Amino acid sequence: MHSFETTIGRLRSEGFKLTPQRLSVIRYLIGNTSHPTAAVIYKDLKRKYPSLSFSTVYNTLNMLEKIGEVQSLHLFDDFLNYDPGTEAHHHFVCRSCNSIIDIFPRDAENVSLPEGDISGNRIESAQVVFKGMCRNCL
Amino acid sequence: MHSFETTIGRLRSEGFKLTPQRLSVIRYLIGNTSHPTAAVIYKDLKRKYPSLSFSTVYNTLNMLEKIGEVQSLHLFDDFLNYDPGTEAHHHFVCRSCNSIIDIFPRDAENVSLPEGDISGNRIESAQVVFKGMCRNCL
DNA sequence: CTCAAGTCAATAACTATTCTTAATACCGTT
DNA sequence: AACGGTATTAAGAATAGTTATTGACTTGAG
Ligand SMILES: [Mn+2]
Ligand SMILES: [Mn+2]
Ligand SMILES: [Zn+2]
Ligand SMILES: [Zn+2]
Repeated sequence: MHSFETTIGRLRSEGFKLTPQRLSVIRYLIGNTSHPTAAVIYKDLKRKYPSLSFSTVYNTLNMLEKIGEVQSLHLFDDFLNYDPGTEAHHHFVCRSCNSIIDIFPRDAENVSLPEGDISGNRIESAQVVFKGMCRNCL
Repeated sequence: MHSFETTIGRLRSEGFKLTPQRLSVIRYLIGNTSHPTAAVIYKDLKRKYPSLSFSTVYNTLNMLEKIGEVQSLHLFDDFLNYDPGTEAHHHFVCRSCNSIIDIFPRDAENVSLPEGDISGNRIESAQVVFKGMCRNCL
């Protein structure tokens, strides 16, 4: 996710209206590294915006995903986690505390992935999911 | 997934009964590289076992996953794909035809992942999901 | 054979997400 | 500042894949 100004600029240029609900979700996500679910976002924002509805949270997240400002992650069985991280990175999932930890290329020099083709298939993106025990749970 | 004999031997030793339904699911999966969904497995087996129920397919798949004979993959939004592949491998997902292609280490010499720890977190498994256009769709 | 343990099929329940609808409010225009 | 067209909202219903429940049936050890 880009800066607040850049993001709302993109919304404006794409023809989306700047509603307080959307701005609150954007503010919530910028700089957030916790990979929150829609339910968590809703619960947290509900305190400040008591009239906020679940649908609006989902609508906003889907809109942000469509314009590439967030990505949804299928790391668990029953729900999605939302990630405002724009630069390509990987994830470590702790099987004990279920926390999701960003693994950026600079911290993962041992990770090397092919680019271009693999077995004749054209690669457009690649994501690594590590699973194990996080440093806190060890 | 191991051989038919090995797999049913494991079921027996774990105390599970060998029912025709379970055996049919096992036979269906052995050697199957198509990553079928529960719905597809049900539809295909229903022809031979008209009384088969959806729950039995799910129950059997969950049992096989619990004893490590299959793994479920969360590659799409709305359903799981089941993979009888036991050895560690990766997947390529085509965004055009949605096919899931196995990427085995021997075919992916450019894929190199760390083992042991990463940023202090202990790695127990790692999976790569490539997305793009498969060789058929290109 | 007996009977407890396990399994079956049918279907109800569950839950994260999406859809529907009437009311609201953003924002370009006046 | 007020207007008005229309995108957006809130609330709740609907959806769909998966899981849980139920009561009848099957298995197999003793
Ligand atoms: Mn992330
Ligand atoms: Mn596979
Ligand atoms: Zn942990
Ligand atoms: Zn394809």
